[in-house]
Parts: sequence; C-alpha cells; structure tokens
Amino acid sequence: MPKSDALEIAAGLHTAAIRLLRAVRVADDETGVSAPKLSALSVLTFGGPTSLSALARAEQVTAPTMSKLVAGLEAEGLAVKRADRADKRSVRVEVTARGRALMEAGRKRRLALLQARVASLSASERALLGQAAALMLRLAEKQ
Amino acid sequence: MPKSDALEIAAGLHTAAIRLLRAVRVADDETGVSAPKLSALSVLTFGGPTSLSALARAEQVTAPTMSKLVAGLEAEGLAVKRADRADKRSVRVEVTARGRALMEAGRKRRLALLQARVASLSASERALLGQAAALMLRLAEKQ
DNA sequence: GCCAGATAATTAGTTTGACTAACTAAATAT
DNA sequence: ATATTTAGTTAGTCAAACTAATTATCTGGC
Repeated sequence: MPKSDALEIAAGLHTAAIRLLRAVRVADDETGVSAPKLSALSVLTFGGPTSLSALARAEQVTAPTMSKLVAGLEAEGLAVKRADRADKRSVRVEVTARGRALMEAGRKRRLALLQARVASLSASERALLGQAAALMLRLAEKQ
Repeated sequence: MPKSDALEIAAGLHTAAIRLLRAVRVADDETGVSAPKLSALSVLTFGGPTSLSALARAEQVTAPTMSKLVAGLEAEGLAVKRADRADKRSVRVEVTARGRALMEAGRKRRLALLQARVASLSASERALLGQAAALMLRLAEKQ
C-alpha cells in the first residue's frame, strides 16, 4: 500500500532528491570549474544573457559575490560582460562558445551517470519517474 | 504521451531535484547554523555516533576540515567528542540533546514547506510521488 | 532642467569552510 | 626493537560567502 500522507511524501522526496544529486555530483569535478561558477554558468547557458544582479538573485547570492564569480568565469573565457545599451549602470553577462561547450560536456557526463541507472528500470517505472519529475517541478515553482 | 527515454527522464529528474531542494533550502537559515555543520550534524543524528574520519568520509571532506566543523559544533553545544575506549587514537563524535532538538526543529521547518506544497496535489499525484521517491532512492544507491 | 532618492555594479574587509603539508600519538607489522 | 600505518590536530592558503561603503547612472517630483 503506497503512502499518501503529505508529510511522509515530503520527507521521502526530500531524502531521495538529496541522495540522488549527491550521487551524480562526482561528474562535475572533471570540468575543472568550481560548483558555484558552474551553477551560474548553467543559468547563463539555459536562461540566456542576464544582468549581474538578476544572476545574483537567481543563484541566491549577493551582487558582490556574483561580481567575483563572473570575473572568474570571464578570466577563464567562459563568459563575457557587455555594456547594456539602454542602461549604462547595467552589465549584460553572456556565456561564450567555450562556456557553452563546457556546460554541454559537463551536463552530458552528469546525465550519463543518471541515465545508466534509469535505463535499468522498467518502462513503466521510467514513465512514472517522468511524470514525477514534472510534478516536482510544479512543487518547486509554487508561490 | 509520457516520455520514457532514459536520457530525458534523467535530465528531467536532475532539474526537478535541483529546483526542489533549492526551494526548501531557505528554511535552514533560521537554524543559525551553517549548511556544512548542519549536514554533519544530520549524519550524527540519523546515523549515530561515529569517528571523525568516518564523518569526514560521509561528508566528502578531509579530516582537517571535519576536525574544525566538529570543533565548531562542540563550541555551540550541538555535539561532543569522547575518547574511544578501544582505540586511543580515535574520537567518538556524538550529537547532544540540544543538537538533536535543533535538527528536529530544522527538519520540521524544511518539511513543512514541502508538505504544504505536496498537500495541494491530488491523492493519486501524491501516491505517484511516493512511489517515485522510492525509485529515486534505489537509483541513488546503485553500484 | 535639476536635485533627491533609488538602483547597478564594484571595492574593501571579514568570516567560513575547503584544501595540502607537517606534526604528535597510538596501533600494527616485520 | 624498529618501521610503517592510521587518527587526529595544527598551520597556512585559497575560494566563496557576507556586510558596508563607493561610484555611476537612472528616474520622479518640483
């Protein structure tokens, strides 16, 4: 009999998400880029160019912290800062081709780890996980 | 039609897990204890007393790093170090009653956030998530 | 049109948590 | 008895987080 108590579901989901991410995290070491930078680069890659402060908000860090992270990314040739034409206070941060390639490769390695495990499940189990992922995304975006 | 391609499932699960944890992370700020310390304390609380090096391995940090974290926990009255009777080189790290209470309260807050969101789903959606959590745990523990 | 206040980014300085290297003490192997 | 390994700590460095303060620019009200 499957549990349907909201608290138990929450606890189970919480633990499962933590363990799952911990298991695939190892793949990121190979990029040679730190986790915070990688995370910021991911936002740039999949969300497109943004201002520094928007990036800081997205990553839940302060503007000075993001300023340094972006400086690091720029020094490594993974992102560039451009002047915003409309607002001269603002900087437009963009991922470079090199940054995009690094992200792509990293994401591939990470997902390969997970894919190998998912592939060992039955088709119906995979379908269930697909639906669950969509639900989890909805939960994450509530409010 | 639900997707069942292993790579797409992996990608969806990956993104969903990241976003979900990011959404509940805010609850931890209220504990007044840093994330690394909280994480170590969690291992002590749910896994029982351990040696310092075992704790370091569990948290994927080096012994010196864990030595400092435990010193911090001890200074805050959340954990204690005891001499290991059998092996005098070794230290036994244990959570205190206060540490346990802090963990309990923190976990409650975190899960309350998630629970509120889970509760807004239908019974069948909750059941699906319950099954998915069990599957994700299996995926995390493969190999 | 200008000034006051708000906003964007950076700079400076501090704290925390990660590392390596080097050390002490204890246990184990030769 | 000596050598090696293991457990933990100390010291020193670095990255990444924060707050406070600075500079530049924008915007609304007069």
